Amino acid sequence: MSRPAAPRRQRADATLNRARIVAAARTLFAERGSAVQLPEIARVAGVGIGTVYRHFPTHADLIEAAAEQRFAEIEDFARNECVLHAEPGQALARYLNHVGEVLTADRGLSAAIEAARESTGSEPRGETRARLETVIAELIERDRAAGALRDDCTVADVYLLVGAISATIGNRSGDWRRLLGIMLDGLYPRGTTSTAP
Amino acid sequence: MSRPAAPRRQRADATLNRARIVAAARTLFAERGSAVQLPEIARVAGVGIGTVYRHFPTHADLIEAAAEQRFAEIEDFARNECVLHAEPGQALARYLNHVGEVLTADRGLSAAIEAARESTGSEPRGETRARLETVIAELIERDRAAGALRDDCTVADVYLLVGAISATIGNRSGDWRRLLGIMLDGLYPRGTTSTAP
DNA sequence: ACCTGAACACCGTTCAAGT
DNA sequence: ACCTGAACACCGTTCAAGT
Repeated sequence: MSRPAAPRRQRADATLNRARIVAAARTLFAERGSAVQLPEIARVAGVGIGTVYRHFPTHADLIEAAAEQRFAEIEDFARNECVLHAEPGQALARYLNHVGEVLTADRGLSAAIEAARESTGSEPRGETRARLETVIAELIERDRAAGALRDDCTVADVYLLVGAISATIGNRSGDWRRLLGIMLDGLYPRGTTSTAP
Repeated sequence: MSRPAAPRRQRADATLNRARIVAAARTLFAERGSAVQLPEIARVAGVGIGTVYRHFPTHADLIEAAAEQRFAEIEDFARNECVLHAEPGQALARYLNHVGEVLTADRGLSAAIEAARESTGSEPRGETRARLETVIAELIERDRAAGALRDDCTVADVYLLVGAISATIGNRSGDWRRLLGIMLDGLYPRGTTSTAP
């Protein structure tokens, strides 16, 4: 799945172990947030603790790897649902709504998003992230062209809003849909935003 | 300062120690966030670790105690600056702006705010918090009466927005003023919001 | 009543030994 | 080249002994 043709050849068991670790991390993070103990992940994955550290030197690396597939899924949704099937001028609104739903379902994703914001600019890596950024820019362009979205909206703004939604979902209590509603009213001057399901 | 007339009499050294601990926690939390180690706080306060635990059984208790004065200061600002001297219809906007500035200056306050949201409803304690809530309701009432604020804005909304600002400030990178600007545009339909200093 | 800090428990991380 | 898990370091928390 991930890394179809890795630049450096790995031993077969190494690739397998890596996949097992990521799989275990994904389910555990999703269920109980990114604070799960590494020993537990190792146990579920069926490998030694040292192996986890060999593949993912820092905790953030593992979180990122576990989140990568979700990012890809989100990008997919953006390309298909938002760009193609969303009501005119409502592509970004639909996107933000979807991100909120994914964040609700996967408790570990918030940490990945926050971590991603910290490393912005320092390292150019993250091909998935780069592609996602392109789609977001496209959504903005479309809604702006439709005359619905405010003129000064940038990709950075979208990250800002996603971060806010993410934090609200993380801290329990406080419904993120209401927050998104207010923010969308700020983004779309015309007031045509209907978030109602 | 805090607890002018405590219900239960304490021994003199106990009260003194408590004050020392809170003072140490306040400066350390403000400088380096709420993740400072308890042993360090105890050392700076000049007391044993056990004493810290005696006064503040859980970490959240200490955070709350350290933040209480800030909450009182914020309430003061709301009563004086916002209610009295703010431009008509801009009381809440001024309030949110100020909260953001305080949060920027005191890195430990975010944790207190998040903790406060979690305990909402469970325990009625927090006289300071109750008074703050009253003022916020007043700010909302005023701006709404001036026809500037949207009709459905509640106190819970304000907590929601403060939480979002708090989280944005916490995760570095990503300017909270921009976020607040968008949210304010969502709150004030007329578009008269000038956050510019 | 209250303070103290050594002692305990726990978790993250490393690294020598093994395959 | 990679895996393993015992060993180390660290930090939060408790509690028996002291005042």
